[in-house]
Amino acid sequence: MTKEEYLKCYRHSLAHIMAKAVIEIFGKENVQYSIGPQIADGCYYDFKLPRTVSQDDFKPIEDKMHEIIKRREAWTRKEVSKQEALDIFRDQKYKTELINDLPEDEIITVYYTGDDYVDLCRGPHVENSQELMNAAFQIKSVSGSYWRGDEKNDQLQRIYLYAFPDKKQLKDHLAMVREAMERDHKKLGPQLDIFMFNEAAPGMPYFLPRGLKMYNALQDFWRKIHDEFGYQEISSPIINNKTIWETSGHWGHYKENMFLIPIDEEKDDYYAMKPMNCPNAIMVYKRNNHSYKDLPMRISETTAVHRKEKSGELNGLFRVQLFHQDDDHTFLTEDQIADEISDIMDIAERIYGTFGLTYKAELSTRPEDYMGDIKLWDKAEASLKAILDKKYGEGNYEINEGDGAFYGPKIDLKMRDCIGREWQMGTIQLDFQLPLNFDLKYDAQDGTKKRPVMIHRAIFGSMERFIGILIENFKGAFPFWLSPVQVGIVPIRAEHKDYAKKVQNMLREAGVRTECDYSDKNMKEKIKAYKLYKDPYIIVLGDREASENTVSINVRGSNKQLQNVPLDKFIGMCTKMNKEYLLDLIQEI
RNA sequence: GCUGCUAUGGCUCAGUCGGUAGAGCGUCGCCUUGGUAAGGCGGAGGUCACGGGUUCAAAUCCCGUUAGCAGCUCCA
Repeated sequence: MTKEEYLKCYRHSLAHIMAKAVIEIFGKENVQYSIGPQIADGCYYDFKLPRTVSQDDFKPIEDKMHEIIKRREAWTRKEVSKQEALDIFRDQKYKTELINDLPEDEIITVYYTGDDYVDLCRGPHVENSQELMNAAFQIKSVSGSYWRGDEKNDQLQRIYLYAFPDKKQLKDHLAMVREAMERDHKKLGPQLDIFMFNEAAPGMPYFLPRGLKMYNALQDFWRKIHDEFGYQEISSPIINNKTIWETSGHWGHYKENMFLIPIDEEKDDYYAMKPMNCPNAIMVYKRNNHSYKDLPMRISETTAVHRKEKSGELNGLFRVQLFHQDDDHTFLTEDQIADEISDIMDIAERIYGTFGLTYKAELSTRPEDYMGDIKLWDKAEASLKAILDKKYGEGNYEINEGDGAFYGPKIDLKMRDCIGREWQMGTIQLDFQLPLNFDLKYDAQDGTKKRPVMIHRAIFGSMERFIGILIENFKGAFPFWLSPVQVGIVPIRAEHKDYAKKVQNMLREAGVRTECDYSDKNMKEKIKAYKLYKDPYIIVLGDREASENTVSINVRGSNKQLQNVPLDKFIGMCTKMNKEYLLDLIQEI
């Protein structure tokens, strides 16, 4: 057994111990236990219980688990027939349901922990509870979950357990969790005056002056790269009439998620806030005829989209009702798919690389309810595979069979941040369906009319979500080029205002974002305020600097001060970081 | 939408057994004229999220609504 397999086995076994503890505490007749898998940082178990479990229950459950482990009970694996299994679990609703779903002739395995607890399970498990003596665990939380993940089914109580092979690893993990909490963009964002929310528009972020500076810097960077790759940006209406949504299929399949605007309800006349940009990109494509020579035609836009979400689904900038995708719809011929996607991967690599984020690609293939010609699907999937094979080597990327959109296969780009968390950001989707719905055409070389293919793609995913991730990844201490305010200027005394004004103007001319505190507060207070904002550089200007035309720089993240730096040299440092999108602050002259 | 939890000055949080509110930070004023993360003194600022109910009396107890948080489900 590898180390990883052993860890899984540990955690899975602890899930059984937890179930046994819960049963002993609540009484066997009062507990319906369903499933208890191991997960990334431990395990959980779902129960139907006579009352709600609260934090006060955590300690007794943990104590009971320790007590059970100390009994050093043997674990025995038994193979039983389906009928025997049904008999063993005759009082257990969820187990019975699971067993009934198995084929008639299936050999079913059950595991006994001692002789009073049995669970339906494939295993493997420890052979004796004493193997778990050193395991470190702690109940993480309890929350609702649905039986078999379906919201129409019973709601169960899921008890999460952190579980690690020893105390040190548990402690390290808890420290990591604390670290992640400190990085929470929902806390840091408002603290740094980046964004806010208000009940007046739930799930719709207000970007504050500082936040919008960063937003614009991000968008400028994105535009520069996309311009290089031949993208053309448009801006289209954010509300459209019902007709276009009927043609696109959204009225039928996505209405629940759209904010509707009734114009004349009696005449069934509606507009809707757009949840996606595709139909409007198509309107632009259809404005005139296209030759094969025009393709690929890349129509991008980052205007606002609105999606109505169920109330509990909102989550800071990660899940909002108003957002801006860095969207593009590319119209192209089938022959162009491979090259185009390869280009998109290059763009993604450049963009993610600029933030120091690594990423991996995952391929999602034809789902059961696919639409269109299966040959086209095969071809599309083959070309996506070929691209990924070439880029990462065969077998070096994940394939999610049947996970594609109904209109085409897709590649998802997942990033990993600096504390190891994974985020799904970019997506590249091939679409054969919308060109059909909207009857798109181009003039082929042989003079016939042919149907183009569409690629939907986004690199950031949404500007809002990406900014949320950046806040957490950098803990609010952004690279210079991305910082809302790049230089905080602190004149020491009132008579230094003129020099400060001059410095601020020169920096502004050079495209550097500054703020200057001209009030007659103590300089220490001014420095403190800018440090709390995590401005990359704070420059202090007094007699010495004014007379010598220099600045003294306080560099973020260090106590180092760069004294008496010639002003033009400082401006040079700033423009270099802006121009080259440097990840790290220049710390030396 | 579901389960559980939460809502008190701009921010972070006290507020016991029901008896109509406190602190620190910030802000404002005055003093301090500063050399790299909190100088001193004083003032202002709250229908305790909103709407009902119980009670002689509600920030406090109950119900509802709204918003948020941890998950589930769904998703960029």
